[in-house]
Amino acid sequence: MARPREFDPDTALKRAMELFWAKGYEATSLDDLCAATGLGRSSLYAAFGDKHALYLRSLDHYEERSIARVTEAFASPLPMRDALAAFLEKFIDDIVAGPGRRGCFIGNCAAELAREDRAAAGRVKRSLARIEATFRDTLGRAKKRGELADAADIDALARFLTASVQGLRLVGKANPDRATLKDIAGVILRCLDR
Amino acid sequence: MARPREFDPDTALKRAMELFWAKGYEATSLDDLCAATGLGRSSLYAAFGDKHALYLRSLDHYEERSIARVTEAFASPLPMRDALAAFLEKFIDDIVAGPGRRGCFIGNCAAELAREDRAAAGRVKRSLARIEATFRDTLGRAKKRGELADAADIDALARFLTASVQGLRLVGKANPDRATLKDIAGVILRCLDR
DNA sequence: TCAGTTATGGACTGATTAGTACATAATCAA
DNA sequence: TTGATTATGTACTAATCAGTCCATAACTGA
Repeated sequence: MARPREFDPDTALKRAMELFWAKGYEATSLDDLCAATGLGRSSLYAAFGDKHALYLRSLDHYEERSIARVTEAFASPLPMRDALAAFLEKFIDDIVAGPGRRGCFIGNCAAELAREDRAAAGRVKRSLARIEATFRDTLGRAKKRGELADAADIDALARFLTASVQGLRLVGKANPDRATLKDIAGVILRCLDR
Repeated sequence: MARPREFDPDTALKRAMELFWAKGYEATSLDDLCAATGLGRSSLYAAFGDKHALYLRSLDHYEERSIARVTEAFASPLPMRDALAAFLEKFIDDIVAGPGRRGCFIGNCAAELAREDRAAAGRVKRSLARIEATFRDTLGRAKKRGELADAADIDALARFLTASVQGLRLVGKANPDRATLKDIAGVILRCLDR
């Protein structure tokens, strides 16, 4: 039919996401995006629309990635407490040793979206709701297996874990110190033992 | 000596802080700052230096404000658990009913400072460390009064509370729903009962 | 009243911004 | 090979950005 694309939209999106994640929306320029993706302006606009649309697609991509990771972490046959411990441990490794101080893209967006950006706010809300739902499922299954106290409030714990992960990542971004983060993770874990 | 100032630097700083807090660093323009403070560019530059210096001063101001509030909240003769409950309650009121979705300025800055901004990163680190220290003092006094288990790890709890407050505010910014936040606060509170 | 000093307001600068226009390149169907 | 179609690269635009400059205003001490 016509001239074919010379790039892979998925990898371009991935690279754009990495950049928005690392620098935030405002501080990322179109020149930055072109450099990171290797695309010219024309190709970028043709493929993704404007900067804001690309930002939203980046958030969507991050959301799927995140949900997949959380789901995978709790798919193991381990007791929930052990799975959560491993999950937090991996998290801390990532904060301490991973590419520096990016924090959580969702959290970064939440902090930045003070602007009147309904669309981005919607993504954040949806992402957090899905993470919370994943925790809730996991907690529900754990309760059925008798791993939690009968009185345990699954909804409250799911919400707590969602907030705790955000808190952990934010503190970790500011101060990526393993001992500090392990202290925090330890207290979070003990919240399940009751 | 010479022509006197026509404005109060403190209230100007306060207004600038409110703006940075609400909009973030990148999204706040000098025109915005002039409009919010009522100052002309010349006065603003003469009084505070450039935009970045004003941002740092805003962070400093917020830090003092925050420390004062936390200190005050735990200065009461109430048992620590009750003081913390009241503190979280007030917090939630502020998130739900206060001026919309600003979140925590320190947290917002932490999320935005992905850029190579050592100075801002330093403020965030210092602010969090001071909040943590305030919690630690409070927890130490509570332990001495026998309000906490002998085995309670004061350091870990202080770090946990610091992260939890950040998590609470971030989630609250994205979804200012009282029931959700009260769930989270409830679990945080129970962490002291052991 | 006047000289000295600092504050103010507005015009200006050069850089950077997101987004567009358009000529050219690369492909496929015929 | 040609015509239709889509992709690409570059040059451009208009707006906005942080920061500077300077003439003028407002004050104090003499």
